[in-house]
Amino acid sequence: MSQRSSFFQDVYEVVMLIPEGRVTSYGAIGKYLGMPSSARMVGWAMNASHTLPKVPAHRVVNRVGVLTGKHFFETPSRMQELLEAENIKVDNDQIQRFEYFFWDPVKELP
DNA sequence: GATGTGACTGACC
DNA sequence: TGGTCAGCCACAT
Repeated sequence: MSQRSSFFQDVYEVVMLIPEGRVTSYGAIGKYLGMPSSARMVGWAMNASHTLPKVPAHRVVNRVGVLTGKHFFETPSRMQELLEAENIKVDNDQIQRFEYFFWDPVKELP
């Protein structure tokens, strides 16, 4: 919303709006920002999200529900722990019942 | 100013 | 049925 920031800021805001116990995908965020084909950029934005500790990057996974970015956390297991702490089942670095936990900003946000 | 890279996605072989 | 290829845009060097 702020001009001073790039779409990175928008990504952060969307991620921070993810309800507890829910997850979303890079493509969903990109789609919400008007770049459904630039899911890569969303992931790239998450890489910079480390500057904002308030961004629950652990709630962002790829479209299959795999914790692709877990390796970017302090510890690879940290991402799974955070998800399990929110009652989200994770097995073999993949979210179980991903559809059930999936949170689409395009649908949930106005 | 150009080139390379990336936490993805969808389509093709 | 599964693996591989190319496209996508913004940021860093």
